[in-house]
Amino acid sequence: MNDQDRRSMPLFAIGIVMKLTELTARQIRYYEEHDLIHPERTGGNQRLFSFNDVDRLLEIKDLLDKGLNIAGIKLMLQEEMVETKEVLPKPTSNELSDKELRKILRTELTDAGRHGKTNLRQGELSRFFTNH
Amino acid sequence: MNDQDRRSMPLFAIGIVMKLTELTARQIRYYEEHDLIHPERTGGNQRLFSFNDVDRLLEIKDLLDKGLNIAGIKLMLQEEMVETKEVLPKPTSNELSDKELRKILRTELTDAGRHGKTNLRQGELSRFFTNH
DNA sequence: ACCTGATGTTAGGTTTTCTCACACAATTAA
DNA sequence: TTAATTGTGTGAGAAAACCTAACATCAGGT
Repeated sequence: MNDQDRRSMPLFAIGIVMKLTELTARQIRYYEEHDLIHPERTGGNQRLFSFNDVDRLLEIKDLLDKGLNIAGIKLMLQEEMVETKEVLPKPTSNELSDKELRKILRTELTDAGRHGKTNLRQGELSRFFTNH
Repeated sequence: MNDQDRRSMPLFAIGIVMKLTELTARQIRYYEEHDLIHPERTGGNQRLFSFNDVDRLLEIKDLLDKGLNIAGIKLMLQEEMVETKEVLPKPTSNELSDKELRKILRTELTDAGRHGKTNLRQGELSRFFTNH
């Protein structure tokens, strides 16, 4: 079992995720509804979150604080997905404009980061539970 | 927040602990009842386990497999506690014989380990969720 | 003033967990 | 052998946590 497997293992009920992220259940479910996260489910349909999920939620929270809306956040996170994906589907014209958008957003945020709190970008929560 | 804090942070409901350890709820509660573990509780009295708790449960399981009973296991784990404690209470005559017992047990187990499966001794589960 | 997007709140139902009690098989003790 | 003890299974009833769905609210933007 490699590191990525561990980080994507479903472990946390929504209650603890609320505490870890300081988000409400409503918010967390809303973000799932809009495809920002995809937690697993128990046999009885209860959400089970992984470290990755919690990390994403912390990113979402941070991006919201920076003024992004769900659509913008989705693009940002989608960017990360693509970066770590194997083969990209051949870009449609729509994807191209998405890429443009993401570029703009990223520039914007990087700029904002220069005189605000630091950009997180990766593994906020995992950094807590990981040695180095 | 240091590593030990992270490892003792209450995170897991009993359901996932069951899966992680392959123990039944009955067993887990029984071990708690006999002071082998001390999981936290939510405001609503539900158990919340830490990485350390899960590690201990895996140790307990292993020691049970090796034929120890609860009393023996308690001594073993108590040994570990003592090793990481600040100031030891001045040993009573009873404590002395405990120490003797632990020594015997440890020898026994170490010996058994030499021609069985390897001795675990530390952080079984954490090893899963920790880089190096 | 009117949308829309994000979140709060409430209701009713289901799942998970809780304690407590009793059963039982396997040891250990008498 | 018979009698306690130990570790675990199982079931009942209650409480906690979670689920979806609906409606409310409130700030921004048009």
